[in-house]
Formats: sequence, C-alpha cells, structure tokens
Amino acid sequence: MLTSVDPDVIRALGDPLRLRIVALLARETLCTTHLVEETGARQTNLSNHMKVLREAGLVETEPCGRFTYYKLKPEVLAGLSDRFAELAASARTAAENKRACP
Amino acid sequence: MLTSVDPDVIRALGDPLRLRIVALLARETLCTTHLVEETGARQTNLSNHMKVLREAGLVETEPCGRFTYYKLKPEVLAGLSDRFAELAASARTAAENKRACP
DNA sequence: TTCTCACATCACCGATCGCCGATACGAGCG
DNA sequence: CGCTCGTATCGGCGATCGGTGATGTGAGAA
Repeated sequence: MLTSVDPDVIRALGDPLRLRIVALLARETLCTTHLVEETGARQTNLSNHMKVLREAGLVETEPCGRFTYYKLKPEVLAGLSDRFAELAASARTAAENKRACP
Repeated sequence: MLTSVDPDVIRALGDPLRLRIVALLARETLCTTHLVEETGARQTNLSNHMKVLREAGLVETEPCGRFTYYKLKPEVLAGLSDRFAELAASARTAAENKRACP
C-alpha cells in the first residue's frame, strides 16, 4: 500500500495565499509582521491562515520576544513529495491496466 | 524562482474522496461505473468530482463505447512532487535564515 | 504600574461548496 | 424506430469557508 497523506495537509496548501506564505517561509523564517507586509493581507486574515497551516502540521511557531516566528516543517513537504512521486510512478504503469467494461 | 503550481490542482486533491479516486486510478484505468462501485458514492456526486479532477487537468477521459474511462496524467503528479521537493529542500536551509525582528 | 505593540480569538455575514434528485443527452441494442 | 444504459448537467438546499471589525491576551517599554 502506498503511504497515506492527510487530505487536510493538501487542503491547507490549496489556498493561493497560503501557498504564497509557504513559498515565503521556504526561503526565510518570518514572523507575522513580516508576512503581513509581504502579502498585504490583514493581520486577522493572516492569523487565520497561519492557524490553518499550524493545525495541518505544516509550520511550527517559535516565540522570540513578543514576536512569533513561523518556520516550515520540511519533513511534511518531503512526505507530500514522496507520496505524489509514488502516485505518479504508479500512474505511469496504470495506463494499460484497464479494467474491462462491466 | 521555484516552479509554480496551480493551487486548483492542489485543491482538487484536497478532498478525501477525490484523493481516493486518484489512488484508485493510479492502479487501474477505470470508468465511472467502476468508481461508483469502488467508492460507494452516487453517480451524480462522482460525476461532479470527476469534473473537478478533469478541469484541474489531473485526469483525461477516453470514451470506450458508451463508457468513459478516466486515466491519470502522471506528469501533473510528478510536477507536484517536484514542486514540493523543491520547497522541502529550500525549507531545510531556511531555518537559520531568520529575518530580524522589525 | 500603565501603555503599547504583536498576535490570537470571537461573532458575524456573504460567498462558495457538497450532495442531492430530477433530468437531459448520446451511444448502442432490440 | 424505441428502449436501455452510462454519463453529464441543472437547480436546490444546507453546510462550510473566507474575510471582516471588535475584542482579548500577554510580553515588553516607558
């Protein structure tokens, strides 16, 4: 059986703004203030998106004074990558495995 | 710059049932009837999900008599895999790239 | 202590989604 | 031809989502 992935993780990445946040965090560890000015989103809105990413297990928070820094968890992204690679590899051999019409 | 991925493709995969369908199609090329009996979903519901997957560019349809077979497009999955691998690799080096508190 | 700032949470509301039954359509069979 | 079957589309209704302003909280600065 292929490794399974929580659909919530994928859903968390399915939002354009969250995908942008993830791309930003892939380059630097940033705090909410930075993300607000980078994305132009409101603080409340951004906080909600960060909550989704946090609950999906994609990011970790690290308090620094009164700032909270967010950093990505590379293992989760790597797991996703592996999972899709498995699916792609399996799909390549599935083209001729056509089940007969019922 | 990293390769960009349409969030719609990710969103299409963020649904549990659609993820299951993709896993099934990664093993065999199937038609709607097969998918209905495999998943237990209603035909209408399934047809809607297949429409989402089709519009996201994840599957191709291939008519066979009065059946329509669905098969995955491995390149799309492979592209996703690469994209997440890039993000994961980048994220691994981003931990120490912490932008200063403003 | 009091004030300020960074961030989170809450309640609301409009938009969108998911699933449904009904129905349309087209291909093959009688 | 008419009928059946496989599939797609439509309109709807309830649920969920996404963004908002208001407000709460906790840590540092004054």
